[in-house]
Formats: sequence, C-alpha cells, structure tokens
Amino acid sequence: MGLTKTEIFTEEQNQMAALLKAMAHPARIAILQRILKSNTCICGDLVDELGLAQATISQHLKELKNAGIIQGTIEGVSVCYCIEPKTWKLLQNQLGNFFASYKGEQNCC
Amino acid sequence: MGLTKTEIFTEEQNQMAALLKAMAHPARIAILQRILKSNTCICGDLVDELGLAQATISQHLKELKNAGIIQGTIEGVSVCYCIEPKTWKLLQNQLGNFFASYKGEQNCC
DNA sequence: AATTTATATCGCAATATTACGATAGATAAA
DNA sequence: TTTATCTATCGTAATATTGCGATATAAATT
Repeated sequence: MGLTKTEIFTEEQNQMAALLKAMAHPARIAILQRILKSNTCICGDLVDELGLAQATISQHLKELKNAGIIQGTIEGVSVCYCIEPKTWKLLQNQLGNFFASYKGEQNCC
Repeated sequence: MGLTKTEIFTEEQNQMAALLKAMAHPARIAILQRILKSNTCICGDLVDELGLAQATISQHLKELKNAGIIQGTIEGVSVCYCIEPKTWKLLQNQLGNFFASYKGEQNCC
C-alpha cells in the first residue's frame, strides 16, 4: 500500500489535504514566510538564507508551485516567486471556516 | 536521507509544519469534520462512515492525538474523541496570522 | 564564442507514510 | 465464565518524501 485512497473522499477533502500537505514542511513554511515578509518577490536568496542545498530548495519550491500556492516568473537569469493570490485566498477561506466551525468545549471529553 | 532537518528551523516553523502534517490527509480531514459536525464526541462510528479498515482509522486517530489536535477518553467499551481546544485555538491563531500577513497582489509577478 | 550565474532535473539512499490483515486487550452482556 | 464488541498494536508490502551531489539548461556577461 502506501497509496492514499483519494477516491473515497470528497473533492474538497482531497483538495484541502493536498494544500495542507504542500505547506506541511518547515522548509516550505520558511519559504512562504520569506515571501510574505518581503513585499516583493523572492528569487534564489533562499539558498543562502535557509541551510539547505540548492537542489533541495528547488524541489520545495516546485512542490509549492505544483500545489498552486506560489507562482514563478522568469526574471532574466533568476526566477521570481510570489504568492498565487487565488489559491491563497481559497485556502484561507477553507481553513477559516474549518476552524471556526468548532463550537467550543463540549461536555463529553 | 528522507529525514527532515528540523534543527535548522525555528521552533514555530517546526511546530506549525507538524500540526499541518497531522491534518494533511483526506481521512484525517474527514475525521475532524465528523468530530466538528456532531456537537458531541465521536467514537467508532468512523469505521462505518469512512471506507477504511478499522486498523487504518485507528492509526489516523493516533496521529491526530499525537499531534495534540484531538483527545480521546475511554467511555466503556468505546473511546470518545473530541477536539483538544488548546491546540485547536493555537493552530487557528497561527494560521490566521500567517494567511493574514499576505498583503495582496504585488507588482512583480 | 566562452564564461559566469541562476535554476531545474536526475538518480540515489535513507527514512516516512499509508493501508490492512491478524491478533491482542479490555469492557460489557449473556 | 463465556461470548460479543470495540479499539489498539504488530507486522508487512507498496509507495512517498527528504536531501543532496552531479549534471543539464538557459539567460547574461565578457
């Protein structure tokens, strides 16, 4: 096995899980924080800032890009990464609703 | 390899990644949704509702419990799971701040 | 054209995850 | 006490992830 049974879940559940999974790594959190911090986009400064090899960073960026969380634009020699607004807001809403649907402490546990 | 280099990241980055990772599976999203939906706690109804084997569900519940997202209380023969309010609110805040720190579309990508 | 610079991809090794059958443990019911 | 019920754990197979060196690609500079 080792293969998630996506077919038994809803589209929404699979999508949310995929987006969370793309974010669920400290390096990718750090990359996103770095993009968010600088108002402008981020190129390969990441390799110097995080303590990971260039190949590894490139792989993490690819995962964030594949998930649709960031987008990259070629800017001469380097590539310019920034947040993909559409996905960002979608996930923000989904998570917002999800967490807000918790109605406080119950009386059973 | 295959081992995340947690030592080069901040405590906050590692914690957030760990919590997101615990949620980043459609079955675990479904479990959480089920707990959230019913105002009371949830025992083993999950095995009938989701299309996964009992051992698999138990494993997913364990992961959510280890991450501190849910808690389980033994209730006779069955076990009663519900949200762990502290972790829930922590993650809610962390994610809220994280997503809110995006300052809209920039001019470079 | 040759060189430098920035990023992507390949291939690999180590480790982690997912799923499940089989089985164990623990409480309730008969 | 025996049986039924519910959940946890073990063991295992299939697959995925993480990290990196080596190498490829592609644009800019000399």
